[in-house]
Amino acid sequence: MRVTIKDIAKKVGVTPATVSMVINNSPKISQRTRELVLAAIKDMNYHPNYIGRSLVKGKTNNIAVVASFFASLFALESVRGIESNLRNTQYNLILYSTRGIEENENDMLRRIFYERRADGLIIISLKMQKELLEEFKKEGIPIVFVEEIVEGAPTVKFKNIKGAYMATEQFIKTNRKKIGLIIGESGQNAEERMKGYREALEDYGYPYDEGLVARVANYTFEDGEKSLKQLVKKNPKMDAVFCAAGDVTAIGVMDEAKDEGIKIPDDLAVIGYDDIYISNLTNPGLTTIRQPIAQMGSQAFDVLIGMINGTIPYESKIVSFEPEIIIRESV
Amino acid sequence: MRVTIKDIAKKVGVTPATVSMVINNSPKISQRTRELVLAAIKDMNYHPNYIGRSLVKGKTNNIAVVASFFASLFALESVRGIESNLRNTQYNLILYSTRGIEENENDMLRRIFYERRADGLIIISLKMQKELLEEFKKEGIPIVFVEEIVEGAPTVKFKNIKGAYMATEQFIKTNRKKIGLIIGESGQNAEERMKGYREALEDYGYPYDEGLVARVANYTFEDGEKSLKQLVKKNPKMDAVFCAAGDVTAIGVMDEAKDEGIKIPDDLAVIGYDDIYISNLTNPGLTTIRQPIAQMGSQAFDVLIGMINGTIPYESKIVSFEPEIIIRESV
DNA sequence: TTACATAAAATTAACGTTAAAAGCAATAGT
DNA sequence: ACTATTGCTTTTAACGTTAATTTTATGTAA
Repeated sequence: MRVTIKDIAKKVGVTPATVSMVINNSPKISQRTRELVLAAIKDMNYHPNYIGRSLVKGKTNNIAVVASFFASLFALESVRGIESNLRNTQYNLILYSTRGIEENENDMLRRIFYERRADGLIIISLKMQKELLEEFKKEGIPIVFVEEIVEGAPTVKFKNIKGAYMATEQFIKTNRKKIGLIIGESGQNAEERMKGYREALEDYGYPYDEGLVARVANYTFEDGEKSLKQLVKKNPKMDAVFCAAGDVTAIGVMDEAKDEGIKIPDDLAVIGYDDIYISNLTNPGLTTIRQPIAQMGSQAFDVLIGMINGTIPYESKIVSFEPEIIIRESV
Repeated sequence: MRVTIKDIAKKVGVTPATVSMVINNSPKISQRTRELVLAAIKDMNYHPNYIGRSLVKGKTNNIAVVASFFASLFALESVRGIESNLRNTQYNLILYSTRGIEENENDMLRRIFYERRADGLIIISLKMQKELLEEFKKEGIPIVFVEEIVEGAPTVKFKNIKGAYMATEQFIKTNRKKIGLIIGESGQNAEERMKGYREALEDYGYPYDEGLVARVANYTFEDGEKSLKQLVKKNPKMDAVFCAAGDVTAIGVMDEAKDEGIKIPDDLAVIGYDDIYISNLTNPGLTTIRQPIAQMGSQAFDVLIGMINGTIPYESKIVSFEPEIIIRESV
């Protein structure tokens, strides 16, 4: 029914192998034959079938992107970055969402690789069992991790320590004395940001005070409101809050402050994390730490392609991206 | 190197076909053989290779999702909806972004279908040349359009007329007299929302006034600011604005109003469109028309699967989704 | 003229799987 | 005892492509 290489061969009066060689630009085809074949291809609207090709080549030209949740802005923005690099390649992007169901995660990854034969994996903000990674490495499938460091494979991520340091330093340099922190209750990122916060305090001779730290679970607007309430109660003199849990939470903080009659930035300076679209539109504008996520996604893709082509080894180091502080009216 | 059906066959002492039949749950395999084969499959960590399978079955189990721009919230949210239905199927999602380069669009679609052999296409907010659609229909590839009606194939979309009607009616019922409209300058959606706006005016005996309509090109915050300025200048007595161009633009409107000393909702009532995350967080909260996008995406997927399975024909009608009005403080 | 090199195309086999047809025991029916 | 039937497995061919090998035709050198 559909036009195959055989139909072209028959029409031109050559063998399928000859047509294949034309398609693949083999130099040992005569000019005459090449032209005839190309004409027939155009004429019959022939397109090479990647399934057949994949089978014999052992390569699908598919890249799998795996994340826990595609509602997460981070994952989506990463995908956008990866996608932007795709254009000039023959690769396709296949999306997999684990949807937070960790028990399925390993099965899913195995299926992606063994059944669908993706040429490479980009894994966003997910951990991987050491055992499975070893299995994959033995099979030789390239993997790049994004945001989550997994020993034994390249990771592309942001310098969280630095980002948190920058935010904290900004407060210190503008003479804030009691700097609160709102931060996720677990995870690599939270730990790193905590480290940056503490390093900055230490470098400038500020004491670290457990009572100035609020831990949040969900990174929501409500988490922000609740945390501010809690922090203010414990620390009436607090004059700055670094919301390392993200801008959404920071917006919750600002809203709560407004309700309580706390003036921003006069009484309280606020810095968020992420620079989401809306942070530029709040009133006052939210100062925040921006991470060029899409750029990082595109870098992750480059690393993966390097691994597929054999120019980048598994044991390559982590690629770190610099965050940037965006100063607006909230400080 | 990798475990194939042949390796399993050899180990168990049967032929590859027998193993295949076990994998495919053929009833004509003896219990004994089935058990032996399944044991070997587990033992050797065998996974069926979809490439080989696809070739003989003429089916890839891949669904292609095509959109112009994955930065668009609408497209992303749709993908999320589609994704949510994927879990219980054997289908994979392949993402294609035309990135607004229309000239490549047709080539891209052809490649998706002819080269990568996707089993079905979901096309989000894009038009398709009649000619190409005919070609695809002749080849029998199922296509579902999302948001953009294309004659000859099923479309899943929202009732824009109704959404705009609801917003306009809300103003009328709360006694607003001069209702402005900010709307995109072209496209099916804009036309439909305009229609809903006019229908509501007409039904309640309000005159339609060209001077109360502002057209925007980019749906941005700035477009909102600019439009409000322009509308207020022309219509000092305007007491409501329906921002059919979306919530982002509506937030621009509210911000501009604040700058001009126009009180919301006392002096001016505002209704947006989309109910983006932040609309709940503005001050005052933005009343808006919500569209259950993810739900619609999942419906699009269902329709596509129906077409693939032959239970839904090309000539099926449009599936329309009801919008919902979310009342907050801006009215 | 014979042998040899070269260029171009054809043959062959393979990638991993499955559908259809054929084969072969063991059992049942007459 | 012979044919049918049933139950299970094997054989064969095919999906669309490509890599490696072989063939054929043509040209060149001695």
